[in-house]
Formats: sequence, C-alpha cells, structure tokens
Amino acid sequence: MSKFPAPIIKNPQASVRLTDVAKMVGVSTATVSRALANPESVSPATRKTILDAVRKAGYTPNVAARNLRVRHTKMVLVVVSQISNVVFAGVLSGIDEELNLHGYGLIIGHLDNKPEREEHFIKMALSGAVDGILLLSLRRLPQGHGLTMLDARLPMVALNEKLEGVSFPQITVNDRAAVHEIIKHLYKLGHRRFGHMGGPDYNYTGVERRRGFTEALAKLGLDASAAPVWQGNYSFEDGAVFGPLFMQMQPRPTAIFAANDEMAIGFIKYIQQQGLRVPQDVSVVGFDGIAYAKYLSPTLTSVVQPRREIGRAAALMLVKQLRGEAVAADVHLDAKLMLGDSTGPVKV
Amino acid sequence: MSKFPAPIIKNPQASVRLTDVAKMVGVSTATVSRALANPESVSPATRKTILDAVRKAGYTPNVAARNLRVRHTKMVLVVVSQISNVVFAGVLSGIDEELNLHGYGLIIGHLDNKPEREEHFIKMALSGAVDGILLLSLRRLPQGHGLTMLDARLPMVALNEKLEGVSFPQITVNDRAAVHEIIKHLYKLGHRRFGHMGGPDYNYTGVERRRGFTEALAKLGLDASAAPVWQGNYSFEDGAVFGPLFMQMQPRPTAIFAANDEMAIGFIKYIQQQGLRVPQDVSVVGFDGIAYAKYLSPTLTSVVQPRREIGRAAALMLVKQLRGEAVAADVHLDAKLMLGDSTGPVKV
DNA sequence: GAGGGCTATGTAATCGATTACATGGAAAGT
DNA sequence: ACTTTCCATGTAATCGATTACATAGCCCTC
Repeated sequence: MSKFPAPIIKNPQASVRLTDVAKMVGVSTATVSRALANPESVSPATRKTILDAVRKAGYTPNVAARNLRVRHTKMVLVVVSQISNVVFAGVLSGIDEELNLHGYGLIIGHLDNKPEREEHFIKMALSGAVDGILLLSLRRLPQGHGLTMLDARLPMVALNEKLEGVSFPQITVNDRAAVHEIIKHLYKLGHRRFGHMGGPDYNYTGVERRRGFTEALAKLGLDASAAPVWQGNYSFEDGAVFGPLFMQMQPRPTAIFAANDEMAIGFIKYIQQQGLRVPQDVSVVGFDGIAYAKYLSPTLTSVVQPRREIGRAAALMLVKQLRGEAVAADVHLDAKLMLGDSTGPVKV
Repeated sequence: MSKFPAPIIKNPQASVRLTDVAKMVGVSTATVSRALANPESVSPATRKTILDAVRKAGYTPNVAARNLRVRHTKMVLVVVSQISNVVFAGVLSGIDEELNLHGYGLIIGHLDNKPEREEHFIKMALSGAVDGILLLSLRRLPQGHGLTMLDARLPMVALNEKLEGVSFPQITVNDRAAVHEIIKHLYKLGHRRFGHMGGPDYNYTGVERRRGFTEALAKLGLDASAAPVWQGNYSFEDGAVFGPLFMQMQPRPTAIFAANDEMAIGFIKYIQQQGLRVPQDVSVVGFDGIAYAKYLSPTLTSVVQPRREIGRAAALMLVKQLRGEAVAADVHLDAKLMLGDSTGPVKV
C-alpha cells in the first residue's frame, strides 16, 4: 500500500491548463495570462478570442501554481479557540465580510479549546499557506511561545486580547469602561452590596472585566475587597455552580455582575429554582449582549459588544499591513449597555 | 502603481528552502525530502543529520510548491450559509474534528446568506484549492446550478439537505420521525388542535418538518388541512410575528410546533407578554435543542440534533471518497426528543 | 528614410517542492 | 570469484502558473 494514494480526480481530463487555452487560441501562455490578469495590456481582438476560449474550455487558473510563483496566497488564517461561541461567531462574520471586500479568503484555525493545536497552525503559517494571521481571543502564553512567535514572520492582528511584548496591533473592546457603566447603573438603583462572577484569567476579557468591577466599586467609595468575586469558565454550568455559594451568603449581595451572559443565565435559572425573584431579590447583569438575552424572563441587562465591527476593524488592519500601509498601533471599540428587566431597584 | 504589490514578508531572509537544508547537510534535495516524508527510506545516520538541520534551520516545506507537484492540497471546503447559526456552528465543530483526525484542513466558505457568493467558491474549488467539498444546509437551486455543478469534478457530501439529481452522498437527520414523536407526545397530553410555524421551503429541513407535521396529524386521524401552518425564516422575530396571528384565532390551537427553537422562543415571549401562560394556555415545541432551551422559563421542549455527529459523519464520508473508498449512498441520523416545561396537558 | 518610441506578443526562467529513473557499492547467492 | 539483488542516494523532470526580458512591427518625427 502506497503511503501517498493518488488524489481522486473524478474527471481528470476535465482539468484545463493555461497551455491548453494558449494552444486553442494560438498564442503564447504569456498572452493568455496577461489577458486574464491585465486585460488592457492585450489587444482587444486577441483579448476577446482568449476570453471566449477561457469560457468555452472552463479554464480556472491553478492556485497552487500561482501561489508558488507570486509568493502569496490571498488567504488569511484566523485562529479561534471555539467557533460555536456566539460572540466569536459574530466576530468571524465581520472578519469574513471585510476580508472578502479586499479579495482575501479565510481559513479558520479552530483550536476547539485545545491550545496544543496552535502548533499545527504555526506550521501552516510557516509553510506559506496564508499571508497573514488573526488571533481571536487566545489563551495567554508566555512571551514568544505559541502563535505569537510568528510575530516577526507574518503580518498579524490580535482581537479581544492584549498580548505583551508583541509588535503587532491589537484590537479590543473597552470592557472596563462598560463595567463601570454597569456598576454605576446598579449603584443608582440603590445597590451597595455587589458580587462578581468572573471569567478565567488566562485571557484579556476575564481579567479586564474583573478589574473593571473592583475599580468601579473603589471609585464609588465602596470596599471592593468585601465583595465576593468568583471565577468561572463562561459556561451556563458555572453560572449555576455559583448559585449555592450565593444562597448561603449572609448578607447576600443585592446585585451580581457576571462576566458573560451564559454565566448570568445559568445563575438566574438556579436562583429562580430556589424561589428567588430577579430583579426583586437580586439584580443580575451579564456581558456580551447575545440575542437570547432579550428572550429570557426576565430579559437580561447586559453589554452588547460590537461583534461585527471588531471583526471588520481587525480584518481591515491586517489587510492594510498586507498592503504595506501603516496601521494604528491599537484600536479600542466601545460596547453599549443594554438595559433589560434583570436589574431593578434594591429591595428596601 | 503596480497592480500586484509585492507581498509583505517581514523577514524575507528567514524563509528556508529545501535546497538550503540540503546544502547545509551536504546531500541532495531528494534525500532531504525523503527524510521528511518517508524517514525509513533514508539511512539512520543521514536521517538524524537532516532532521537536526531541519530543526536548526526552522525549515517548513512550502505548501504551494508541494500542492502543485502532488496535485492535492489536503484541504476541504465547507460551504455554509451562516456560521453564526448555533446549529451550523456545532456541525462545523464536528467536521473540523473529524477532518483533523485524517490530516485534512478546513476552509470555511461563508455565504452569509448571500447565495450569489456560491460563484466565488465554485471558482475556488475549480482552481484546485481544495480536494473536496462539504455543503451545509444550502439553499436548493435548480439542478446543475450553483455548487452542485461541481458534482462531476470533486468529491462532495451534502449535509442537512437532500439535493435532487446529484451523485454524491448526503447526510440528513430523520426530521420527520422526530416530528412524529413530538406530535404523538402532544397527542398523548390530550392536544387535538395543532399549529405549525414552519421554516422556509428552499431547504430540506423546512420542507421535511412541515411534511412531518401534516403526516403526523393525518396518522392520528386528525384533519391536517384544518391546522394552521405559517411560514417563517427561523428567526426570533418571525416567531414573534406569528404571535398576533395566533392570538386572533378562534378557536386557538392548543399546541404549536415550531420548526426551530428561535421561532419557538420568539413566539413564547410574545404570547407571554400578551398574558398567556406556557404550557397552561398553549404548549410549544421547538426543534434543534440549542443550549439556551434549557434556560428559558419555561424550559423548551425540543428535539436535539446530533450536531457534532452530523459533522463527523459527513467529514468521514468525504475523507473516504478522497481515499477512493466506497461510501454509503446516504446516511440518516436520529434526533432525540428533549422534554421541557413548555409542553403540558391540554387545558380542560 | 533613419532613428526613436510604443505596442503587442513571444521565449524562457522561475517559484520550491516531489519523485521517476539512474547509479554505485555492499551484501547475498551460486 | 562472479552475478544478482538491494539499499541509499543523486540527477533532473515535473507540476502550472507569472513575468523579466527580448523582439517584431508600426507610427512618428525630423
């Protein structure tokens, strides 16, 4: 058994080459190539003949050959930890949209929450399969490890992350400011005892949202160190896990800020089952503003992230680098507070 | 200004070629290539020297050159109408997982609900950028149009769709059987007046779920033609749109089956706002079994789709074709009814 | 009408791997 | 000792485009 089975080409004779078209028309391959890439550089008459022949023969240039010769692929790799995450999916849509506009294609490197897969995508990038890389919400790694080692090799942009000691631009949402807004809103409703269900601290968003929380409390003159801060992994399940912890507190916080919507939802479900009412007994705020938030009972107060814009901005920055243009060092976008029914005045 | 700007290579001299390694070691390029692809075919001594040099030089084979020569890319294109759809995202995860296992990479062709983009991916496939294609829930097109025209050119598999006059295998979920189960369940709870919020009829799932609905009613001896059947586009918004239609019916159906969860959720939200209670006043069933279904109030009765398995099965079938192995004509997977609190006995 | 410039096209090198075929030498068989 | 086989390696063709450079013909100009 051969180690390299022949590729299955259902219809081998159907593959038309540039040479074939050239022969059909009776010109050189150079002329055909030019007629396709640079129509004005060929006389109108030959151009027409060639284009007709191309259509008739169903010729499509072989990209491997082209890529080899021109030394780029017009492809971008975006490495993402989990595509089924709705926030990432939205960002991905934005990336795809913008890249498309500029003639670039998209290869998704799905880590599936297995950081060791980075190795595979590093190889891919090094092999010249893509012209640039987008890093979406990656787990922080020691400097120079993982995909960041490609820093010096390829144009890159990081999204939703703030990597240290790295020379490429990064684009983030101003999470901390959004958290300040949340806390201020709750404060105005009379809340003074807060709790936070935070995300993991191996990436930017988890850290920033937590930091925003303690900062905001301090700013309001409250004792941040007295506020319970739990740590979860952004799942419904972890939200539910915090439920019992919350229930047994004495006194309980009157307002909970969760670092993402899923945890907020899991938490609300749990405490509702315990007979508590939201927001009458506790106010709960999420983060991300996923579509489902509007359909829960109560609807969830959250922060809506400009997902598509994050993606587009990052893609555009990468494209600019690819074109050799200068790019801003970093970009910050703003998220917007979305008021729902899960927050209300503190119980008197 | 040149039409073809030079690619930006941040560190051009860093790109090591096979020849460079060969020179370093003092062997021919053939030997280096063999040491990498087929280690046993090279003497242990040279193998070690070569592998060391490869590591030291940081050499990674150029894929464009390889692809050109071996005439395949080890890449698969999956065309999907909307990646932010959670069902598709789950399927995508499964595809990615299985493909990975077999050494294939994944290029996602995102239509973003714009069918005209198919053209672009057809070109891509024809240009030899991928070895095979996966079609995920595509809009039905007249025979031989759109991506199905590639039927004779490349190995393909369709998911969640049943295209006509096409020679490649297709994998689907037995939606109709699942719908039968739903209706039977509701019937046992005493329901006799049913309504259906269907999906669009330009793809398989919409048609099948609607067909399952009328079939199931008929099987129970009910007058299917009397049951209201609306048509939506699977969105929350459309679910809400059916709300007023439902409200003004006289008499109202006591049970509503929605062709997906989003519509069910949008509908429930609307009628709850109108003061109706689910399931006391109406039972509602969704389809897909998205994670959020468990966190609504009431939790949603739905059908959980084996998303990951659909993806894996399809990917495996494609890989088999790619290896020239025989594959089953079509595959049907089963979905499982998931009971929630949105269904209950009919009001007496 | 000689020379310069311009346009349309052709010739052939090139990108960087893989691999069919050739070869030299060692091991094995007679 | 002589042929055969086999193993490790080398030589060079090949994949299919793009494009630098060369050239032929035409138009202009002086």
